Amino acid sequence: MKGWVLDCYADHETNRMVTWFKTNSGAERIEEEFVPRICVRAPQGRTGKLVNDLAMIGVKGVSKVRRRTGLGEEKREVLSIAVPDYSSIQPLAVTIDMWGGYRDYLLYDVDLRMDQRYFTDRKIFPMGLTELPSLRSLDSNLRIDYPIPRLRSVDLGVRAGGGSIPTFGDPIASVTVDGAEIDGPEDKVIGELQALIRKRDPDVIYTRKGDSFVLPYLQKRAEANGMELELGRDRGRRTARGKSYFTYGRILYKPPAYKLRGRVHIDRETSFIFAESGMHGLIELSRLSLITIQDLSRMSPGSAISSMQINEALRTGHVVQWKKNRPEDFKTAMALIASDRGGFIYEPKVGVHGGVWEVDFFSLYPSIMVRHNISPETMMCGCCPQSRHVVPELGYRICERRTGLIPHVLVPVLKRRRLYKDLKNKEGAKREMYEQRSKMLKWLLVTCFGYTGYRNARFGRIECHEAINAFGRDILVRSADLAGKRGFEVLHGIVDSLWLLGEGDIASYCGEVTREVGIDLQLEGRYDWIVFLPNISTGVGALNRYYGRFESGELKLRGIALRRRDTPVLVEDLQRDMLERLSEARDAASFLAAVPSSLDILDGCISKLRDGAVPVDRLILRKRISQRLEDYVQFNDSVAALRQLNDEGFELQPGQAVEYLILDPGSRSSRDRVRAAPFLEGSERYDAERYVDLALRGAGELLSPFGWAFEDLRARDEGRSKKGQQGVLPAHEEK
DNA sequence: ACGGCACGGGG
DNA sequence: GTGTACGTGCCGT
Repeated sequence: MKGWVLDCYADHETNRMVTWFKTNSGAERIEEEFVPRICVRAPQGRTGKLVNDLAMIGVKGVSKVRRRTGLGEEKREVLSIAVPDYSSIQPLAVTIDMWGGYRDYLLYDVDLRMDQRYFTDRKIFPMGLTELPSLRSLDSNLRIDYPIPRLRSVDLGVRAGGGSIPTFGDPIASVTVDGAEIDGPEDKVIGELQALIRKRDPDVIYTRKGDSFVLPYLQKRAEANGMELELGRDRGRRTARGKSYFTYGRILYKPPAYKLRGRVHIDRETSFIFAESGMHGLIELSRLSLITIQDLSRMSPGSAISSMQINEALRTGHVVQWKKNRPEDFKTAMALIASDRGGFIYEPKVGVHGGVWEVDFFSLYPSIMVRHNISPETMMCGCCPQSRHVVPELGYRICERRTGLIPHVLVPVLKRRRLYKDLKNKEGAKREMYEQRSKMLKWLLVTCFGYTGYRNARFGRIECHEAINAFGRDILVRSADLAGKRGFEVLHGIVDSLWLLGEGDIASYCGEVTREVGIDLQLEGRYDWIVFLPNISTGVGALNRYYGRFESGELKLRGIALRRRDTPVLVEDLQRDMLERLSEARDAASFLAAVPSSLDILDGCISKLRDGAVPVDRLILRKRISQRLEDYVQFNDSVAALRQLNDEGFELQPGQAVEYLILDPGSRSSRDRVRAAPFLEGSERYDAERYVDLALRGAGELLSPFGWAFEDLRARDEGRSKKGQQGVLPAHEEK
């Protein structure tokens, strides 16, 4: 028999590892003993004492092994300690650390994931085809065309009866399985759901908000009815605590995970990886990172790449330091200024441009890491003080003798992404699959760069981050120079992309840069026209706000309201409709000619608003909150909405979003000012002028280079509505 | 005028 | 098991 590794977890009661395999007939569960180990490096002459002390507290299974305790270091002797009790790993490590005065004993392999240890030891991997029950791998995790199981899945949803915001106290109104509704008395609904899941025996249960609501709610309702509901193949579940955390420069909220046993619960809304790259992206990454799809679906690509680095280190004879914190090397003030700059940005030329080329480097930063061998241990290594491989501007020398850990991890990822990109253009039926995989790998590559500069990253080092940026700037500047020499005008450039105007041979230019720089410069496309938008206060080109129409008819939009999460549907649609009108133009001149007709769309939108004819769900504003209600010092719309929710007993965590309709923006009263979305009845009187203002801003954002900035549009609107009041030109009859 | 606050990326 | 730094714009005081 054979099967694919579907799920794996440590059973802390039996201290055994449980692995679930997806087989052609269903699923198989294999449980076996596995003893994790931690390692300690004691100072010269103190190993004996440590061994004795360990024996004193009854620790058995201590042996001496040879491992690399740092990246790029030779193997040395360390103590390896078996920890048969899974829950004792951390406490034992803490005890040993204490014995060494938190200083003398260096601890390794303490905070590794249990499944990762197990997979590494057994040489199997998630979603890898495995012979059963021998656990012999029939697969290799670097294969490209690997066999994939047909996973059975159901989509599970639930509706709660009761108030405007569902709570765990409300009875179930209905449950949906793949769209089919089950309703009736609550105990009957729960019973039918249980029977259906048993009968269908899915491998995957998809939900929306399953971690934060659907599954814990169903669980609670079953308990309230004195029933048991078991959605997994095995009893029990794996939960964690929810928490707010700081990432991407903002606070996010992660609800507690509700993981099933023997089955995979994927929360479509919570899972970044699933949402971005689907099941194929998840499977691809699962195989590469040794993290099961259920766990991986709740992680960021950054954790996945970090995990891959750990795997690579383990594979090459390293032990992984417990509390990693490599301090930055000393730098002079001058060096700090020179090194602390990010990617290079050319100032975009504001306005519309016709016939523009866009060229992008293929995964620029990861390619730099590979080509220039950038890794924590290769940067200013001890073995090549005379290295001729030097970072531009900074002068850091890079190892010439050994390839670093990071490039080792990245090479296959880059290779795979390139292959998948090519394959998806060829193979019809598998196109979607290859696209999902390549999308996931792109994310993996992007976050890998971020991690080099992340102070908590295990294999991060700020000098790597600086070096990558320095190489990147150098490459972009050289590429722009080469473009100039070929008669192209550089309209804009940012990090890894250039926008060029001119009739030179673009393919030949890309080829030249690729040879010169050693990293692929690819033609992204040719724009019929592209608009670079100005900074609203200075009028200078804004760095990352533009929109354009490719020859294919496809639009590329960056940084405008339409792309922002806090934009109401009304403004999103307004911008989209205006862009659709503008995109009928095929060159810069006809674009300019189309501008007035795009204003008609704005006028139509404004009329509807003033007529009170816009449904409130198109007017809802959504904002993420970064702190708890009591911590806000400034009263604004979001705070007003938060207060309303709070008054009704609902508390939002930092990282969650509030949604609300604006009723009276000037009001000091939360109740009058906004209405929180859950309390909307649909008949509310929204503040039309506030939304007209938002519409004018949305339109002005697109048209400011063409004489129609927000203020101009407002003046125009005032003129028009005055006439409208006189009955000469009623705004709503304009269309 | 100035501080508080939220958003972006890629496709 | 969480990429940083920063530009940008709006709003409230």
